[in-house]
Amino acid sequence: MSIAKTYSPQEAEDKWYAYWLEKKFFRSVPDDREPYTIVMPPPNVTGVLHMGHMLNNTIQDVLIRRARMQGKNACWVPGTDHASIATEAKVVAMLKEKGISKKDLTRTEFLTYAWEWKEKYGGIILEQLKKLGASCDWDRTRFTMEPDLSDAVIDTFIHYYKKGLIYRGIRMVNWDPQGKTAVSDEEVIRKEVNQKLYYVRYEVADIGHQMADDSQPTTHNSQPTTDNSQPTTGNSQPYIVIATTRPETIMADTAVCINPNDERYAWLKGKKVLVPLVNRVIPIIEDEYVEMDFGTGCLKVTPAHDLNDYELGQKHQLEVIDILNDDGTLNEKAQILVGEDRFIARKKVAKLLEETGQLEKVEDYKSQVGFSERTDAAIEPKLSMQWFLKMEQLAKPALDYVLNGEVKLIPDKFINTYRHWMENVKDWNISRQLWWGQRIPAWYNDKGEWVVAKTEAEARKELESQSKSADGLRQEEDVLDTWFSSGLWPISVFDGFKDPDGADINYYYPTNDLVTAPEILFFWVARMIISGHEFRGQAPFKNVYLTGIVRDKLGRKMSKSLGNSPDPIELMKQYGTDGVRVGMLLSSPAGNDLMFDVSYCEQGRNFANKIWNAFRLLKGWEVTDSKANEGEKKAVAWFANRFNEAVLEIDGHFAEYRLSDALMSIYKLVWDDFCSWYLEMVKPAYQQPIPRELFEATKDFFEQILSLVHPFMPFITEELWHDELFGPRSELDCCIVSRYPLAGDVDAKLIKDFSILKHIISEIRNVRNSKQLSPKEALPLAVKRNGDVDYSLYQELIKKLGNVSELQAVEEKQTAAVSFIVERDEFFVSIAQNIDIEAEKERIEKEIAYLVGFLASVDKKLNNERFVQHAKAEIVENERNKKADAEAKIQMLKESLSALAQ
RNA sequence: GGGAGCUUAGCUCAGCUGGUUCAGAGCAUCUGCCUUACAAGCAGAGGGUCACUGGUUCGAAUCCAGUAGCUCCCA
Repeated sequence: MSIAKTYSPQEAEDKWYAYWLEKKFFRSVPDDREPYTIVMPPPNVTGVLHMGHMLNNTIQDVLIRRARMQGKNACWVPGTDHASIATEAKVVAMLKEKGISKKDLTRTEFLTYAWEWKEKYGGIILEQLKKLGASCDWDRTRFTMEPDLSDAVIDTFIHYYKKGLIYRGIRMVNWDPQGKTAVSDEEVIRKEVNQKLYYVRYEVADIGHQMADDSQPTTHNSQPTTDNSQPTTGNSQPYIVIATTRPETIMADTAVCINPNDERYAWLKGKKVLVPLVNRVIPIIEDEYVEMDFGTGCLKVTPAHDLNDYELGQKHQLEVIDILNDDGTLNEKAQILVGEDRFIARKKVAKLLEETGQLEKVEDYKSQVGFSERTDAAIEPKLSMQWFLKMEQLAKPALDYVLNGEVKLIPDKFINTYRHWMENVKDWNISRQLWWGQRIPAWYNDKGEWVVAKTEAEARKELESQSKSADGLRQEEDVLDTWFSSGLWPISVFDGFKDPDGADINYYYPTNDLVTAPEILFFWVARMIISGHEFRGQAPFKNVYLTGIVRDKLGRKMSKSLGNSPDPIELMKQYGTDGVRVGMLLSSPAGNDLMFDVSYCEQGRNFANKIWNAFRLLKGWEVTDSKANEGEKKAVAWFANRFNEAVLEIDGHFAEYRLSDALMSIYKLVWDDFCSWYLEMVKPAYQQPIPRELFEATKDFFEQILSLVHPFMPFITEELWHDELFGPRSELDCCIVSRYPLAGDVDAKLIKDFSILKHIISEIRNVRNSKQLSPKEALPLAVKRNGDVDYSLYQELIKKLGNVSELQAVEEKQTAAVSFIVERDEFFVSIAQNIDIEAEKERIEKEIAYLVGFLASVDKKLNNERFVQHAKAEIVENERNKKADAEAKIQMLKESLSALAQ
C-alpha cells in the first residue's frame, strides 16, 4: 500500500493526541522508577496561546518526552493561575456589557459571576496547549484558586505572620486607577510618551530685606524667561520658574527643592514660595538630589504623587497632601477642580495658570510613563495602606541555592542578575485591592484593632485572648498578590501543604527542570525557591531553563498592539505542529531572544516532509533473499557507528540544555547522513529488489531515528511508527514510549574512512559539474595510493555514488585526466573530452600557491625558537605534521604539473 | 544615573580553560539538474579585516583596557 507524496499533519495530530490520552501515556503516579518532574509555569487563566507559550511549552514537552522514553517516570503538571487583576478586569467588563456595575454587587455576588466566567472561558489556553502536543498529565491540572491551593496560601500567610515577617504600612505603590488596585512593578509597562513640560511661576513669599545691593529684582522683560539666577519680578512680586510634566499635582506640592551647590539660587535659601492657584505657602528646601541642569534646576516636591518626591519628603519631614481619589479624580484637598479626572485637570490647570499669567511657556518633552499591563491605564504613584512581607531574611537562603549551584540557572549569565536582585531586595507588597483572589485572613474590630486568623471563630478567640472586643468583626477587604499563590506552586500542586508527608510530594519534590522567562526570575522563580526552602527545606527544582523573548525579525517584542505576532494555532495549521515546534527550537539557544520568522517553520515543515519521503522510499522496496555486497555491508556498519556518534553528541547537547544544537545534530544526521549518504548507498536500482539483510537493517535504523526525533516531532514519528511496514504493533507499542536510543561504541577508523569516501565522491561530482558533464555519464577513476585506506573495500560504493565505471589502482600518474588529492592519495578521472591543459595547470598552480603560503606560516612558527620552547609538545608536533603534509602535497602537485607539461 | 549583556557570512547563531588547514553551522544567494522517495527536492559553488583602537603573548575571534553602537534590568 502506498502512502501520500507529502505528509499531511492535521489528521495525524488529532488522531495520535487522542490515542495518547486514551492510553494514558501522559499519566504519572509514583512508582519505583526515577521520577522526572516539571511543573508548568501556570499561564494566566484569561490567557490565550501566544508565541512565548508556544516556545516555552515546546521546550518542556521535548524534555518530558525524552525523559519518558528514557524510562523515567515523567510527570508534567499543568494548570493556570487566577490572575487577580486580569480576571477581575475581564469580569467587570463582562458585567458592564450586561449593564451591571461592580459597585452594585456584594463581594459574594461578584465572586459568583467571576467563578462562572472562569468555568466558561477560563483555561482556553490549556486546550490550546494540546494542539502543540503538550504531554502533560491532565488529571493533575491545578488552579491557584481551587480550595486546597487557597488553603495553602492562607496557611502560608499565617505562617509568615507568626514569624513576624508580615506587617502593614503606608507606602507608595503603583496604583492602577482603572483597576483601582495596586499593581506590582512587573505589571507596569514603561513606555516613552510625548508629553509637555510646563514652566510654571511660583511667587516668592517674602523677599524683603535679604536682597543684596547688586542683585536687585529685575523685571520680567530684561531676563531670559527661564533664567532664575536672579529673582525675577513679574507684576512687582519676585518669582521663580519650575518645570513640571504634571501641573495638576501642584496643589499637592509641599516644598520646592534646590541644589545647595546651585549659585543661581543662593538667594532663595530659607525663603518660602506660594503654590500657584491655591496660594499655599511652602518652604524652599535644599538637596543634592536635584539636578541643576534639568529643567530650571528648581524642583517642586509632591510627596503624595511621586516616588522620588516621597523619599525626599520623608528625608525633609514634609507634609503629605494626597489630592487624588482611587479612580484618578481630584479630591477636595486639591481645593480646585474637585471631581475632575487627572488628565482633564492637567489641561484645566494649565489654562488657569495661563489666565493668571503664571504659565511661562510649554515645551514638548518625551518621558517614560508607566502603564498598567492589565488595563493600560497610566500608573499613578499613590500612598496607601498595604500589607508587606519582609524579604531580607527569606532572600538569603534562596540566594545561596543559586550561588552554590544547587539550583542551576541556564544560561548562567542570569546568576549575576539574580544575585543583584536578591542582595538588594525590597519588602514585597502582597496586598491587592481586589475581590478575585485569596482574601487576607486579618480581622478588625470596630476600633480598628486587628488579628490574623484563619476563620472568623478563631479571630474572635484571638481577640478575646488579647482582651480585645470582637464587636463589629470584619475581615480585611484586600486579597493577596497572585504571585503569593504561584510562589507555592511546586509544592501545592503535589498537595505538599495539605499532606506534607504524602506520596506525591515525597516522590515528585524537588522537581527537575523549570522552564520559564527571565523577566519573572525574581517575581516567581525566586519566590518559589524561598517557599521551597521555608516549607520543604529544599529548593523546588534543580535546573531553571530561561527562555528568550520571542521577537519579530526586526527585533521587536511581539505584542498585540503592534500586531506583529503570528497566531501559533494558525501557524500549526499552516506548517504542521511538528514543523512549528522545529521552527521555534532551531532558532532558540537558551536565554537568547528569538528572532522569529515563519521561514523557520517552513524549514521545520520541509524537514518533516524529508522524513516522510525517506519513509516512502523504504516502503516502496521489494525484498529479495540475495546477499548484500561488501560495500553495502560497510554502509550499514558505517551508519550504525555514525548513529552512535550522533546520539553521543545529542546527549551532550541535552546535558547542557542546548536544545537547538541537539535538534540541529538530529537534523543533519537524518538529512545528510541518513538520506543523502546512507540511503543512496543502499538504495537498489529502479525496480530492483533490495537484499533482505539490508532492508531489515535500514528499517531498524529508521525506527531508531523515529525514536530519536520523537521528542521534537511527536506526531509524524508516531504516525510512521504505526505503519504496517514495521509489522503489527500491540496497542501500547507506541513511539511515545519507545526506548530512547542509547549511544554505543564508535569505530573511529570506519568513520574516518567514510569521510574520505564522501570527500572522493564529492570531488568526482565536482569534476563533472565543472566540466559540464551529465551525472548520468559514468567515468573511470584511478587511484595512486600513498595512505592506508583500502579502497577495494569501498569500490562498490564509490562506483555507485560517484557513477564511476571502473576503479583502478595505478602506480604512475595519469596525464590525460583531471586529478585531485584526498588525504595523501591521488585520484585521476579520465574524461572523454580533451583536458584543457592550461586551465588544469592554472588550477594546480593556485593550489600550490596556497599550500606554499600555508607552509610558510607553519615554518615561521617552527623556526621561532620561542614557539618551540614555550608551546606544548603536542602542539609543536602537530605543526611538524602539518609541515610534512603540506610538503608532500606540494611535491605531488609539482609532479602533476610537470606531467601535464609533457 | 547604577548594573548586566551583546557586536563573527545577507539573516539567525556556534566557537569551552588562547594553538588541529580555525574562521564554522543552518537558512538565504548563485550555477546546473523535473536523475520515478522528496522541486517542501538533488548535485555543486561563492560569501566574513571575527565592531573599532591599543595592550599581554612565540601565537588572539578567544585574555586585558579603552572607544563606538545595540539590548535588558534597576533607579
